[in-house]
Amino acid sequence: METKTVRTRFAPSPTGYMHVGNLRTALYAYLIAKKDNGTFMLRIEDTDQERQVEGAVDIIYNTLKETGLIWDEGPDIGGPVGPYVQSERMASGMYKKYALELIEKGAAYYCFCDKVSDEEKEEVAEGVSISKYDGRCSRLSKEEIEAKLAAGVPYVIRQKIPTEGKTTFHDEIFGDITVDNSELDDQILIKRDGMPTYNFANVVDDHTMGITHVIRGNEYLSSAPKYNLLYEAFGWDVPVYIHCSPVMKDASHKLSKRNGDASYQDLVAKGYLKEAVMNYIALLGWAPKGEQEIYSLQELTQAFSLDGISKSPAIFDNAKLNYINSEYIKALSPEEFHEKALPWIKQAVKREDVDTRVLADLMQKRCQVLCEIPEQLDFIDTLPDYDVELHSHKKMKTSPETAKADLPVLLEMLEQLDDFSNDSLYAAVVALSEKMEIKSGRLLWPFRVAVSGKPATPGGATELASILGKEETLRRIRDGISRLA
RNA sequence: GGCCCGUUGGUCCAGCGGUCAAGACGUCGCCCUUUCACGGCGAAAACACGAGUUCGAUUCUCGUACGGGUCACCA
Repeated sequence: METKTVRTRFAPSPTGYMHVGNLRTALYAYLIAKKDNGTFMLRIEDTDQERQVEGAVDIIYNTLKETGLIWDEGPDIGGPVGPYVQSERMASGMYKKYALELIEKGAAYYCFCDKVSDEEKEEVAEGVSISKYDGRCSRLSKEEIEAKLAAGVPYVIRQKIPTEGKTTFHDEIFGDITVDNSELDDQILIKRDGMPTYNFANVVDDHTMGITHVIRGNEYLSSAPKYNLLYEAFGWDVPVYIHCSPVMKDASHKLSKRNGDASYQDLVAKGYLKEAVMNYIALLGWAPKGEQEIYSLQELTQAFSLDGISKSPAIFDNAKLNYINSEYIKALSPEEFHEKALPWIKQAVKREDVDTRVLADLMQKRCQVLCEIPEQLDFIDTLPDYDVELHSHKKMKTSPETAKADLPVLLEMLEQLDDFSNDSLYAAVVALSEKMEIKSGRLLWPFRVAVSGKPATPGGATELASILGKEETLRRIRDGISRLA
């Protein structure tokens, strides 16, 4: 049996942003190709004149490049089966040519009827009646057709679906699906403007471009039987179908840009690492064989397999994404993290005398998403207002009262201390507590509160004091003492 | 409404006739600790429902319920 090299494609229409579900489809198509050293191709489907969005193609290019889903053939780099943009393919008249071929074979026909009216569409939406084209034009005589054509009557070309029998198609994820042909509509292949419909262009392109595996969203599942009929009429081999269930926002709503749900760009802007996003979405709807969950794109091409793809929709879970992102953050070298965190640190910290490397080191284990950084560092520039009750901590056995008593002692000691490095500060506080015969926590807790004004901070009291410097530290402790007065 | 598809803890999912129903995230508890976090240990938590088939069903079949998709000269 002949085995063809795997060729997959990502075929978006340039109508807006890349949402997570789209990206996942692209990822899967890429992985399926690369797993078998196959070809991953990009094709732009712009047959809808009215829905083009400016800049959408660039977003597609950029996102794919950024995430490492590098295409082997595509509009910008060409390839053996180009062009890779449907409107350009259209220019050659190929779709029309194939449609005419179908007419000759009796699998399609000219239709001169009017468009479906809006009222009729609404009826379908309300479930009142079900409209299916009645196929009247398929019964026109040869003479009638020629007369209308000669008279320049506008037309579309429709697929002629058998009225009886059943059609079965196979999907790798869902198995065999059989439907009655009577359920299938005589769908339009060529629109009045001469452009092919998505469904027709898809079949013609996938075949002429040698696509072996079609990976797409499962909103196309119900039109798949019609595809088979088309392939059959042409006498072409049917590709392997892989329909992916959608990524959901909640149990009953798909993730969509329209609702303001996170797009890939949004996630990156919030401080998610692109590798983490890709890793997470790979896991949304696909399960690896073993226990490993963190995968580089490279590792994914090895680990990926069709039988791990699930049939049911997957709800996008931010908590899990956060976890995966934090794993990637922790895996970064201190230098890499500093570089990525710097813009976020600068948002909160304007002071020039603070070492951002020290701050970055403190933050690396304490943030899941980069956007959390500014809030955690907001006390560096200015001490926030705080309630003296912050001084109460039962494990440290502290309270506003103990703080009121201990802070002046601490202040006096610190005034004498010249070396404000963390080690020196810590040693000095511990020594003081020993001298006072109390636990170090009793000093460290009010110290941290006075210096930060927050219940939780990145780093302990002495780390913060060393970052703030002697002058600012003493100032904040004095401020703390006056708050307790 | 017709047709198609789906349904395992809160979430992602493993399972493919016999399991104490696995793991991860999240949640909670304990430990570690200069708060928080990190890290370590542990706990609670699921087979939508009803009939079959079978010695035995989460697993197979059929219904029901719920959810999704589709029924465009959109993709």
